[in-house]
Amino acid sequence: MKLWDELVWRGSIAQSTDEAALKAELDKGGLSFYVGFDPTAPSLHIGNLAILVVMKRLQLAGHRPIPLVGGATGLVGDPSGRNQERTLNEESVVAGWVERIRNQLAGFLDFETGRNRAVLANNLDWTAPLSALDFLRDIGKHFSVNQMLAKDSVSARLESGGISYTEFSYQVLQAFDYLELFRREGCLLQMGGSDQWGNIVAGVDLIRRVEGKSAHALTIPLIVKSDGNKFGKTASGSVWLDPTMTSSYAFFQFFLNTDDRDIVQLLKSYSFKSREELEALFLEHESNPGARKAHRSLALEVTSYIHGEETALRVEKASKALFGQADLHELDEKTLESAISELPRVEISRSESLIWVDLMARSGVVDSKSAARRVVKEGGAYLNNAKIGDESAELTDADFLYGRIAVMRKGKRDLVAVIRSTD
RNA sequence: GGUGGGUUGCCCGAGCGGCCAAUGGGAGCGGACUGUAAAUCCGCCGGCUCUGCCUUCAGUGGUUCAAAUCCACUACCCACCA
Repeated sequence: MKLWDELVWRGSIAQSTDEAALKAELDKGGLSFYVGFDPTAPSLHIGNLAILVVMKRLQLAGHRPIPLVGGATGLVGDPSGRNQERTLNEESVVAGWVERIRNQLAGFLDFETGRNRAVLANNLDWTAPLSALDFLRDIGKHFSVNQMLAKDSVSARLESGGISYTEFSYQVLQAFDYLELFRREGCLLQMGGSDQWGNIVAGVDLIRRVEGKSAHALTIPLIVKSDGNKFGKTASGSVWLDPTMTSSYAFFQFFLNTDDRDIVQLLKSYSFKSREELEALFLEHESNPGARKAHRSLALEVTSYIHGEETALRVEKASKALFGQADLHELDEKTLESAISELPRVEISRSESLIWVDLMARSGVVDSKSAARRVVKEGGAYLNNAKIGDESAELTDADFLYGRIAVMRKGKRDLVAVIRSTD
């Protein structure tokens, strides 16, 4: 299947400039394209994943990705999709985030092999040396304030309390990035989430004005869950790609717990399996949703390409062991050890309190001891998969498997490992 | 600049001197059903050394035996008029 048709089938296209021309470019191969990521946190999150995957698909089809980390734009703040001014982050902090995000990108795209190996860019490289005067004369001159005001991102903000000159300038900076990459790298396509359409088109316009050439824009749809919420947010916040911020186990579980109604779309968006394979999987899911085969497949694949195959397999095993019917006492030490390795854990010494409620509160899985007590009262408290009914229940020596590990559970799926030091 | 209205628990939103940790809805959590899904139903939903105690109704100070509720000032928001 041709790349464009595949993207259409996967639901990965929201808007684009001249479709026929872009299609032709994509069929030809060797197209340089860029996607910007602003460092607003130390890690990318699941919300960035959809576009990352599309980048990868293009690379696999022979195109050349230029992931750009917004060292400059990250200092200014994108008003798109926000009804409030952002608080500016410290330069040194942003610089640190840029580094971390660079590394994440480097792990996902191929920067090593072939003529279409990815190239990292940082817009600070061309923005920092530019003086304010040069910027105003060379770049600013090409922008009409009337058009800038008409952009959704700006007009929405004018309605809701205003916008600073800083954020108002964002679209100019981003357009300038596209122009620079067009000049430096021959970049002819910028992609992004659908909320980036205005910013991207600003760049296309700038290139046309300054260089007299036409460049392309392509956006992908924002993924929205069936329950109407934005995909990628949980009650406890964003799901990060960095395993130190969202554990591999939590990451895997996030995908495993996908709403049935969303599973088809998520597999289309995030899986690299072929259309044939996916359609077979959809059929299986339809005939036997309880088996959750599609969910497992999605969780395993995504965890695998973000955290590594080895980790993904380990986490999958852990998930199976901990949720299986198997008696925890029957797990051998090594299996148990690896199963709990990704769980939130509480480490205690021999002398510390062993009251279930105390330990649960310490784990952070519940907000307070009162909340932990409530869980016990409501019958959702377990120790090594056995329900406990007494609010003052304490762990005993016998509860520590292999003398040091106990598994507490709250409700159906929140597990906590208690590790007791052996001395 | 003038006048009027508002600021309540994670969010929305009642309460307008004691019966208020504060009605109701949403979110969230637990249980039942099932499949570590959804829908539905039931329960919970400030904290703690938990038959009691402590801290909350923008902030500060005051009136009162008693305040989220009254008064004063401060901050922020909104509406109408200029």
